[in-house]
Amino acid sequence: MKRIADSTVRRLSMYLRYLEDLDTRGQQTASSDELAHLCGTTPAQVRKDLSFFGSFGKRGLGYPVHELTAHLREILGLQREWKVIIVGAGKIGAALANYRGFRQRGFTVVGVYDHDPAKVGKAWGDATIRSMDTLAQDIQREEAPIAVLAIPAENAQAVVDQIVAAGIRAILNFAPTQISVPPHVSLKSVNMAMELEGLSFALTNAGLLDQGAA
Amino acid sequence: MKRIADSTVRRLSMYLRYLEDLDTRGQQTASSDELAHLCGTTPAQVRKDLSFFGSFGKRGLGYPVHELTAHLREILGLQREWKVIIVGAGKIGAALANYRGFRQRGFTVVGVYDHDPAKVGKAWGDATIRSMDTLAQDIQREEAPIAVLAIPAENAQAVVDQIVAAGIRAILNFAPTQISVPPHVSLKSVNMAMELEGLSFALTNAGLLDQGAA
DNA sequence: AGGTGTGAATTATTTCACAGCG
DNA sequence: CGCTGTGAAATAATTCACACCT
Repeated sequence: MKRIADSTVRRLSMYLRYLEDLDTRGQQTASSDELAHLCGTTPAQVRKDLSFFGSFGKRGLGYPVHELTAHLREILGLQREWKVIIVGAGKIGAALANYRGFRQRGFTVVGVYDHDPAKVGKAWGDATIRSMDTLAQDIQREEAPIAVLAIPAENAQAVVDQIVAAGIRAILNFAPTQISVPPHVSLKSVNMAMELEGLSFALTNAGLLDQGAA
Repeated sequence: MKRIADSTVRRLSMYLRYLEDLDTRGQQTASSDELAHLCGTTPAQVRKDLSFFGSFGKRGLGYPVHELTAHLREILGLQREWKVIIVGAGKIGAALANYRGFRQRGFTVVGVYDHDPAKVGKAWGDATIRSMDTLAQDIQREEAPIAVLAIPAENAQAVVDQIVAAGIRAILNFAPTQISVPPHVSLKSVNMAMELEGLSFALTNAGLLDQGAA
């Protein structure tokens, strides 16, 4: 089977979001054209993306909304619950721990960790902040495969090494630094300063950029 | 002049971060090889990226760290201060308003807005939360070119239309929805649920992805 | 008619490889 | 030498265009 590009997966995720909307509203079918408009892409792109995984559409009609929603959930692995731990109980950690979008999509926060002794033990939303000392054993006991990193850049790689050793399988990194993981661990990084700098560049060199959208 | 790809700009931003580190430590020069290692890319990529903007390196030696840092800051438009407003005083807005990374890079938060009357008037870090009613006139008065959107998906497009009409020039969107802007406005979106779904896909279809890194 | 599925063409991005300078 | 700068080659991603189904 062909390898799937990261950009394709992001679009699948977006298709899913809008298909769920349409499904809720009771719409039966959606054409690649309609989906493309909703998601800000092109009909050809929609069809190509979906065709990597099967033939879900009906010619002359479009895609069956409810069915395709289910297919996409399965493709993205969202039929199950994913246990997530959050490392770092600062402002960003707080925002993420309470982010409804996570729970809605089947991501359950099973633990929040901080190395600051003053924070450990404090109740925090549903969870209690735990010490980093128990992080490794918790990952193994809870079998949480995903970690969200919301800590300063300095300690990021050290913490990553620690949780990788403990068996984590995927990391969503908010620390503004390059981190490296062994090939069996998936990594995605979100860097807010970098995004703002991208806007700064766009404003400074108007017209030099590839496009103004994202 | 050639158009610059978004991926290139992100890498420039990363080069800058590490060059600043090296500069602080007093390192005089850095080779494309060293920079590539730090940033998780390839030497050829580093040289190509930089070559779009000039010939900054010395053959046989590498790039002068301090000088290149200054060049990159200029290229990215970071020699000046950028005024930023934050729309949405929820958890995410709070995290962003206090994010040191913004200030460090010359982005100053000049206002935080929320449409919830219960929140308006409350002091919040340096700023006081203001009403959305004054948003448009404030954008014009303060001449803030950048808005960070940290509001629910539902109202996102309406708020965008409002601030675009008020003259905003760039938007960093955290609302989990597709928004559209006229071509003269730059837009970047960060969607945390989408990132997690990308990890879910990677975990579910191990080996099907293009690569495990980001 | 209307809209999918897909090979082929196009365009974008990355990597190679090497001439040439310090 | 060592390392940059850069055309040329390779690879990847997107768009086209049309055969084909319902």
